[in-house]
Amino acid sequence: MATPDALPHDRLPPDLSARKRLILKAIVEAYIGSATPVGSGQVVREYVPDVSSATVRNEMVGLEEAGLLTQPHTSAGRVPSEGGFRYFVRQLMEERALTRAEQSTIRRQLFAVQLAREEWLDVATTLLARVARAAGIISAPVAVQCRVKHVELLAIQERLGLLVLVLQEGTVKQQLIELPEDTDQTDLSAASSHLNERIHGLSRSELEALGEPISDLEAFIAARLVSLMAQIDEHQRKEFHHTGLVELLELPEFQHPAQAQRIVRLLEQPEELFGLLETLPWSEGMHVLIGARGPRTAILEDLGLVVSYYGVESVAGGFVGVLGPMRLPYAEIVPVVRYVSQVMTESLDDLLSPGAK
Amino acid sequence: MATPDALPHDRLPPDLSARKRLILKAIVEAYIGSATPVGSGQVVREYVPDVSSATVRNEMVGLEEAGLLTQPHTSAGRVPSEGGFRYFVRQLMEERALTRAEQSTIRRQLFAVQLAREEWLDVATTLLARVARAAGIISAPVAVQCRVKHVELLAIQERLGLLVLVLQEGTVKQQLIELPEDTDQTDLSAASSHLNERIHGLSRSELEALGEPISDLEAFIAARLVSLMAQIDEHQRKEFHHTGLVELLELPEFQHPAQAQRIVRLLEQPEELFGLLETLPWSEGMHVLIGARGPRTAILEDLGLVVSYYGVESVAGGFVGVLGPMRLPYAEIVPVVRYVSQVMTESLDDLLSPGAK
DNA sequence: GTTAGCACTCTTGGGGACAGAGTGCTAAGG
DNA sequence: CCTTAGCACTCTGTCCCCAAGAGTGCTAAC
Repeated sequence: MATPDALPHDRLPPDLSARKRLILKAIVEAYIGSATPVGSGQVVREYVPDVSSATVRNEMVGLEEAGLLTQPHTSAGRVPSEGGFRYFVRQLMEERALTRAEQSTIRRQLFAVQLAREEWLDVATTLLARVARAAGIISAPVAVQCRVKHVELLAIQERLGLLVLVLQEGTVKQQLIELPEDTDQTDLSAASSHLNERIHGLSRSELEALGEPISDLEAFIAARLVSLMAQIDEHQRKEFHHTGLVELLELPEFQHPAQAQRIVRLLEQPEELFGLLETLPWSEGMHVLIGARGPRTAILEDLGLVVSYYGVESVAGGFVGVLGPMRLPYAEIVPVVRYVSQVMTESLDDLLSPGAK
Repeated sequence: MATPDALPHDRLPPDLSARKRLILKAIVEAYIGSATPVGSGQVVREYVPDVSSATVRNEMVGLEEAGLLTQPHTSAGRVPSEGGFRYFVRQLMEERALTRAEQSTIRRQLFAVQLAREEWLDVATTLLARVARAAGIISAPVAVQCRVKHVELLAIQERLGLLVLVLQEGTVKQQLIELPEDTDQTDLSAASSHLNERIHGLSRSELEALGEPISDLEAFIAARLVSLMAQIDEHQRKEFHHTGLVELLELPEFQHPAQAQRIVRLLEQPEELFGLLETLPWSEGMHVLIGARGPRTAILEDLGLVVSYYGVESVAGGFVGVLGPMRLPYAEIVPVVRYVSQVMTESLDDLLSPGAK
């Protein structure tokens, strides 16, 4: 279900006559295609041939009063306002259903079993960027509570070891650690195999509370594990991928350097975006955010964002979607984001499910 | 040693009088600072107060004839040409030596032992971007011949396993694999521990040529390992990080959208850059490439690139450096790139050295 | 060889004219 | 009462001109 905005007390969408709706839809679609103000003439020519341009103009006055259209200046065509886009997404847009072929392409790409996690994320953003002529964005699946699956210890040099930690969501992380003196591979193997028996499935806090570790070495390793898990937490929470920046910068709305800088900053330094995404209610699944609306969405001024949560709430998940100019082809994008997030959820589910062993 | 360009038969730098050199140096430095054409008045005021502007103008005519300066139009100041920058880097620039404090900061950051490889790379680019007011770039350390250090196998679900491969350079890579029927963790553990004994230190081709594997499962796993190593090869060869794009886009030379797009494409789709870097003779260490010069460097038109190889040639290494407008602060950058690459080499060396097991 | 002086060139920014696009209004028509 | 043809109006974008400013190249004097 697409909820156009997350803020409470959305002004109720004004009631519009069928013809006003038709004209608004035409203007939004034309503008999405061209990024150019749409005049009454164009609407008649391309969308509503059975009325005159004067009639369209009269209707447009009404739409402008309702706050759905704007005029850049007295004598340019109309441009949909933020409100106009929101109305379009909520009431007018006809989502283009994915064909079987498209579904199976997406499914095949995301289920390719040999993908490393990072590539999996990039496949998703690339898919999205392609349909959206905008940037595909994704955050890494963050486990709410990450749990140990397996630990491995390797001696690399005297006093230098490599700690490899596999988490249940499939994340693997390695870290070099300094070892106590006189530790060799045999000690490490013994310690890790003994530890593995006891820590399988534990979360970080459970690991911290772990009772009687047998040897000093094991205690030492457990401590390093805790810190590594904290680090993974920290790192994953920040992991973010995007694709399609180059294509984005070719769009007319980003020809002005200030706008280009703004979107590049948003993608390359995504902390602000994260701040916004974290406030969205996950339960609703899809979100379509259009333009700035209140201080939190200020960063989205003139931009459009279609995102969905993927994964299993309160277990592990992240966000996937599209960021671009306000005039995104929402009717194309919304179904794709929805489907991609759904397939990613399935895929993640498979990995996390207690299934067999 | 900074070799300004890799192409053979560099035109010999013209012999210049001491005063011409002084004036050229002044113009290049002023231009690096301001991105604005430098007039004779400014040179006198800020750099060579003991001659008149007319004298400077006379000298500038000579420098222009030598191909070291350009005039954007009859009545603007002079701008260094590509050749002027190259001459500056090779003959005039005084490298700013790093202070002890700077050295130890760099060293500390790059030697922080708990860094994952990816973070290690990002630390380097961030360091460089900061001094260079340009983009820090780096390619992942690619092992010429990557060798197995350790293999781990985990049962995730029925028929689904996780293969974790640790390479000698410290790379860790995981892959989901489909398992033959009726394989459980016990089988996997047995197979991996047996395999580990036999494949430690082997390269991909040696692994392929591996003789008599005992069980079918082991043969199957070995095959997956070979394909995973091929994939790592492929992936690492393409891994590329950069930092500082936002700051780059604020510079005056990238205010024109076409220029901005060009540099973004270069950084976000670095295949072309890789193509260029691969042709550089590694043995020379540092390279300073300025502007387009022949078809291969066409992508560098109006740009400056300072790169160094890091790592151990014919074992494992990559490139690290700075990409930005032609007017880079070379005197600052060159020593930093050199030092960073040196420290990274040391760090990689530590990891690869047979040291003490 | 150096420099003061000066005419010259070229860019930049402001102001006015003009064509083009699209509107808003009015009045006529269904 | 809704629709539409007609038309005046407004605003943008472009071109051109002009003046100011910056920096040069040249010449002649030191």
